[in-house]
Amino acid sequence: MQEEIKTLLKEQGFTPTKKRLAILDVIFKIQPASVNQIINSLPEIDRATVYRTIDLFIDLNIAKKVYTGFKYRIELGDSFQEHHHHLTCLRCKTVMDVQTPEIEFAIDQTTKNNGFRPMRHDLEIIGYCANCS
Amino acid sequence: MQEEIKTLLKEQGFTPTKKRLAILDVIFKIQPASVNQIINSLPEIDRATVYRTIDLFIDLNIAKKVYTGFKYRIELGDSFQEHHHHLTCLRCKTVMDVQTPEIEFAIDQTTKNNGFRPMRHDLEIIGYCANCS
DNA sequence: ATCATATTGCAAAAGTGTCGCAAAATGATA
DNA sequence: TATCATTTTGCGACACTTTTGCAATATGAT
Repeated sequence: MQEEIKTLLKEQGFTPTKKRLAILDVIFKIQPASVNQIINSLPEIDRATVYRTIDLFIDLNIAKKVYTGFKYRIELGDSFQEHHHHLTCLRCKTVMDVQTPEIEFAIDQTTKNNGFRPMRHDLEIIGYCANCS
Repeated sequence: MQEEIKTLLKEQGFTPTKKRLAILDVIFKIQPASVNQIINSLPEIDRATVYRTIDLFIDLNIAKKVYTGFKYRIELGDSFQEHHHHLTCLRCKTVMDVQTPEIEFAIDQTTKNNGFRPMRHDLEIIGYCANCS
């Protein structure tokens, strides 16, 4: 997978530098990672570089921003992981991934009814997880 | 409707001041409004006041934050308008409201399957509207 | 090894949101 | 209406987040 992304970077004319791959590694590991989590995990990399790399990854659809609770985070793009949504617990702050074919289907219906061509979507569900209810 | 909110503020022990009502008016008109749109629409009101008022409105469920595209915006809470989601056009930036019973139903199903108790949710669909496709 | 280009760090600046405190506005009471 | 306690607001400072220009460094091609 990391290899695949390396290739994609090269194909698009960007160098898969050590720092870019290190940032990618953190995104793989933390999922979804806040910008600060990435910055703090990699003290040897300047914040400007982290921001620029995130922007690059988003442009290339390697990563995307999602809103869990009320801060955005970074996770892998849909080509590099199963598409899913988030259940965020207000109490323990855990973010659980869920796959929801019914929701995908419902979105298809709705957009078709409006002549809208969907490129992506983001669903965040906020509440209390089984343990914290 | 504005009257209803005035009453609600009083009941909760807050004064429905002119400035608070002016901010409410802007939220009514712009829907969903970015913080900067609100601040710029009301140059006579200090930024700190705008932020504090938005926080107050959110605490009282008069307003809520939603993410259209990649910045959050403020709109009326679910008690004061039909619950809906947004179709945001990447080209013309128009934000269209849609009501989607199927999606509400699908969310219910999904959360039940996970023992999750949903308090609110936010779905943003990004793509191209009928005119821009 | 050399060179043109891409990437990075650094420092400054812009943007966004929060806070303490003093001044002003409000509503209750007399 | 005048007084008073309380709430609301503006101001300024500050903290945090993100962007930018530029010089230094690293990279890949030759």
